[in-house]
Amino acid sequence: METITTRRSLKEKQRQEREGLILQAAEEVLMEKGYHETSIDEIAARVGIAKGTIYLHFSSKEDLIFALFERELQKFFQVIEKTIGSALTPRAKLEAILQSMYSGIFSARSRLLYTLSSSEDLHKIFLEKKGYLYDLWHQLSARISSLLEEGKAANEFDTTLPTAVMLNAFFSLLSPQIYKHLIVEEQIPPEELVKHLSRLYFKGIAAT
Amino acid sequence: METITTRRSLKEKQRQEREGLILQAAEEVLMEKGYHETSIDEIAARVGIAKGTIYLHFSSKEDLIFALFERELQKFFQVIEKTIGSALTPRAKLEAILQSMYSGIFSARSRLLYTLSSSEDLHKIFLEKKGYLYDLWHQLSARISSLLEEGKAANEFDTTLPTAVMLNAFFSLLSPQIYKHLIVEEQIPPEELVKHLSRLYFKGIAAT
Amino acid sequence: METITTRRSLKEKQRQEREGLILQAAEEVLMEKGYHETSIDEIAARVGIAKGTIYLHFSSKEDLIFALFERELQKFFQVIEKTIGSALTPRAKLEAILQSMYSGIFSARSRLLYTLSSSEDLHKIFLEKKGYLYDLWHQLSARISSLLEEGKAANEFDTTLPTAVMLNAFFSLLSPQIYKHLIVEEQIPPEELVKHLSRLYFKGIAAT
Amino acid sequence: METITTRRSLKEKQRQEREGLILQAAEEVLMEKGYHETSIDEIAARVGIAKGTIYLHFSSKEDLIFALFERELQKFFQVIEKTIGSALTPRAKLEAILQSMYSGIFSARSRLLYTLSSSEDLHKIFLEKKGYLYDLWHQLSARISSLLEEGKAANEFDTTLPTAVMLNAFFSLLSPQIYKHLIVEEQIPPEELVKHLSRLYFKGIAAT
DNA sequence: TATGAATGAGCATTCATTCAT
DNA sequence: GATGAATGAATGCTCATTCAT
Repeated sequence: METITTRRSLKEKQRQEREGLILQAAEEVLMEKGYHETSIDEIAARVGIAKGTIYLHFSSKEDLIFALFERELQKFFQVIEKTIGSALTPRAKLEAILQSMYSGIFSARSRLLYTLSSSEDLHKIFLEKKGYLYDLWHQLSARISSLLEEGKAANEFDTTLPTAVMLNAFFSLLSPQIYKHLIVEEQIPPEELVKHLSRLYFKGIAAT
Repeated sequence: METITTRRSLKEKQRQEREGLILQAAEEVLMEKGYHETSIDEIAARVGIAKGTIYLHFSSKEDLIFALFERELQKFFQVIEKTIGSALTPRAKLEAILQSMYSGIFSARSRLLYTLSSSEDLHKIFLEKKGYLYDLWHQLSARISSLLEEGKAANEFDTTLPTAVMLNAFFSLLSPQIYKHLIVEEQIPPEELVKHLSRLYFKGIAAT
Repeated sequence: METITTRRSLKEKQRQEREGLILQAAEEVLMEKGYHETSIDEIAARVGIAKGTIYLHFSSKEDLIFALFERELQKFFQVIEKTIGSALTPRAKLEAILQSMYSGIFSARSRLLYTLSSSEDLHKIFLEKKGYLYDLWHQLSARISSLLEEGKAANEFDTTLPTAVMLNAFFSLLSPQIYKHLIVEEQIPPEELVKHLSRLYFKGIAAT
Repeated sequence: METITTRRSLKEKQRQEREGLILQAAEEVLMEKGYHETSIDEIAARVGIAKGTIYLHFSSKEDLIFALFERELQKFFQVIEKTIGSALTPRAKLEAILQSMYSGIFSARSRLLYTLSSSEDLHKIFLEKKGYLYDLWHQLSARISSLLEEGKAANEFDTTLPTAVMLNAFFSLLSPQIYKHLIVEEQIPPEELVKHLSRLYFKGIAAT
């Protein structure tokens, strides 16, 4: 017998799927063209649905983009959580995080985070309006900071360097705008690049 | 006696001044809002002139923005040239460059370079249409690369690290999107920040 | 029963109707003000729709105007084709064509053709970009030329007059810029005017 | 001795000369580009004077264009007056007028009259605001009409054809939009063209 | 629920005209 | 008088958002 509940959950499932497709398409367009060149029209066309339908899932273009942002942040967060739970040294954990950011399709996705955060206008909105995302970002930063602090405590990392600086330097290494060029034009494999950056960074923050 | 020459140069001077004001305002708006949210109307309003006047100085919005870009790149270039001419070690030269990028109002300006380069669409135009700017950027990169190579030759820097990676890491340290936060919210003085980043970077690329 | 097909064709019909209204309004404004003084805003206002809606039907102002042009040319073409198919002498056919150009509302419309073709800049675009329209015009000219040649062959028309000159003189008789005045101000009925012009022209090109 | 009067008349002469240059340049640009594409800037540039100077001679763009129109109309008028004064038959006079319209640089100039009159917006202004020009045009038409009437009286021309129609047909033969093509593309010499048109027209209006 | 036609605010750009020098 | 920098109204076009079907 088909209950209202199952019918509902079926619908809900379809809804989720469609939302996923929209986010997927949005991500593609966003990475190809940047925020302003991304049009709702094109996203809808790629999904194969009508423009209006997108507004049944997201109340505005901004909202859609932030949902994307959120999704990526959460994936990032999961990676971090999982890594933190492992039995590695702080440095090894950070190295693992760095690696997972550059590996596989995730590399492309981490670029998304930068595409978004580097757009001045989006950044503002991010700070002002979207408390939840801001919190998520802070928690994420806090996790990395904790690892850095642990490393310092274990005398693995340079205690004279402020953790905040170390944290930001860690993120700057992920800046895809800068390294994309190396991978695309100079044909350096991502794994090799991350190895070098890792080496540079950890030597840079190592205790003397 | 007022000669035609002096009158002309006066006019020319006034013209330069006004152009400076336009660039100034454009820079402000651009940094506040990003390329797409920057409107010619707003720039004109901030300068206190009519929209049309801007077009007496720059043939299009794109042109105006690129003039801004060019100005900053050239300042950067001058700093580098001057530093290279000094009698310092490669490392000291690079440190000096890093410092000057972060000091004074220049810090704010270097942010501009990133605002521009991080906008996907501007970046495309930058690559495709503006050969001159592209060349300038390449020359600039070449200067830094040379210093890194010298350092390697002098056994100061890690020869196992590709110069291209070192170069990009150097630029990523200048990424203002990331460090702005530290300076603005966490109140870290730029000089101190650059000291830390310098330390991290040069330890990171040092020969073992 | 309401099928998808009927719903679609209903929509399509509405679309056609609206497109017709836009063309109608565009024609009015164009004839009142000429190409450059015609603004999309005004056309939209006359139809009572928003500016953007016009762009759902025509991709640019130029496009809209050419659609107008095309519509008129095709009507003209149909008149010619129909007339050619009849069992009349070449001269009678040409007279019929002339008459239909001046009769009814068509008179006003043929003026449109001249409004368009007499605008230097539109004319250029017409020649350069719109191959299809150009072809249509050429076919049209070819039809008239054939009739003139037939008339010459039948010794009805003056063989010493180049067909090209006869063709152009034929068109110049349709020039509404010139004859509008006669109809409007001097109150000469179009039918009478065309009778006179016909008489003048065919006597002028008659074989001696 | 240099009197105020001579100085003044010298200035006045220079003024007239300059005005002539402006009109000359305006004519060129107008014929190349049409009314709307003609900019005060370009006219000034061609004359080699400043934009503002044009406004010392003509109070608006419209005014300048009408001065041009007036100049051409007056030249046309002179040709007609001169021809009328000669000892020819009405038909010969009209033929002479037609010929002079097509010959020499005047051919190009008569095109100007059409460029102007065929622009709907200019035409309106012509009718509404510029009484003087309108009068000039009427006088001109009256002269031609008189010749046609004379021809009718002498039983040279078809008396069943209204003079107004004959007049307009006469003007339509001058339509340069239509015949330009024949001269430019089909390489028919103007003199030959006018011979054919003359033949067609006068046979067309001849008494039977 | 899904659609996509309609909307209209927003923006870059042009150019006739003015006016301080 | 002559200049040309400055003006700002006007316009074509885009695209996020809404809403009737």
